[in-house]
Amino acid sequence: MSTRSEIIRIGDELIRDKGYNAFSFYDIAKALGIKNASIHYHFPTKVALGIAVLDEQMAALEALIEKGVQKEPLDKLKDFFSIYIKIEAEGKICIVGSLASDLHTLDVLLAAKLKEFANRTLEWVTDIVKEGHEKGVFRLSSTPRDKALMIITNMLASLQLTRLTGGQDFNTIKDTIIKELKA
Amino acid sequence: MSTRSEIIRIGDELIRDKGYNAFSFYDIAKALGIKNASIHYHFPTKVALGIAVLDEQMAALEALIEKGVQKEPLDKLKDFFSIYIKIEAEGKICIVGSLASDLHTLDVLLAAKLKEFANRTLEWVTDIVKEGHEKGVFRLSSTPRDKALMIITNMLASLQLTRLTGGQDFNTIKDTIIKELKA
DNA sequence: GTCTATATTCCGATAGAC
DNA sequence: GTCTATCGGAATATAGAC
Repeated sequence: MSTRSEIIRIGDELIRDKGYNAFSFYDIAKALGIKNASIHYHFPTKVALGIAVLDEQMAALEALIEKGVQKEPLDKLKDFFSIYIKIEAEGKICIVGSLASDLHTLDVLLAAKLKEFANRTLEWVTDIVKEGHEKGVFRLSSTPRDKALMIITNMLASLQLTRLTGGQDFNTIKDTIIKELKA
Repeated sequence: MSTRSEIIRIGDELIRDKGYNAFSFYDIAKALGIKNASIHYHFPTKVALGIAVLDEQMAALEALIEKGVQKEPLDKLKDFFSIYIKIEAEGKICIVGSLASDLHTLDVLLAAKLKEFANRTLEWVTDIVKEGHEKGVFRLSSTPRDKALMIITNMLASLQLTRLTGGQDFNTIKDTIIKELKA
């Protein structure tokens, strides 16, 4: 693993653990056993690092979408859930939720990347829901886009809320979404 | 309006606009036309201000609950929605969602208040859903607690997501929740 | 690529005059 | 209650040696 990709990985974790405005280059330097200034060799500014983190997430998203393109709608949806299952196991939150909370403090380039990422996610889940509806396996009481938004918001905010309410509600919510969706 | 309550009001707005770690006492001082140090007369620390903001929100929540205690479940739910309708009109986000993103950077006292507030909200909505189910007006495919969590997460994260996806999806989501709930 | 050293800015907080 | 002045700390970022 190159130092550059390690910095991206730790930066990503810090954003989803403490938030973009609360982590510092020192946090990363400490974790890697190098000095503060060395981070600036790989990323001139904090904004540049933030953009690299989102580029990495976007690439991972596209890879996940591509890998499941032949799957059935329900299995595609489970691929989507797998993102949040992993985050939940880490005790962290979704990067979209984290950065959305800081939106009005973000550099315009970073904010643009974030919007791109959120819209790509919404597009993907909307397509899954639409395909499931057309194949007769999903039951809808709204447009595919609205249903997709409801599923995404359930996942995104569950990670934030269950850190506060302490229960193991995350898994039952996931199951209830599927139960309500099945035709 | 006393200076103290003005500080709380602006602090609340700043948390839901920029996030707890991104706003400063100077932001408040500037908005009120006073100096930085004057804020410290009313609130010795930033944590003390944060706690006062949550205390105010908690009092408002209890007042809203109390005011609707005689209402029908659907109208109680609409009272809950009214919180988010107001926030959406301001272009801001839910304070629980904002602070939850910063949870691991918050003072323990502030974090405790936040958990208290989130649990009280969950308790309220759970009771609404349960009452609606018992009266036969709400249809459930999960426990009242799970359904309440799904409704809350829909609202909370809608405010974060629609800042990114730009649509007017917030209102249709609200309507879809009610449509799916009606027996 | 990583280091030391440093410039600069900003923030939370305190002291003391009015 | 608000002011001026200031302290101490932390963060982003740069310069230049190795």
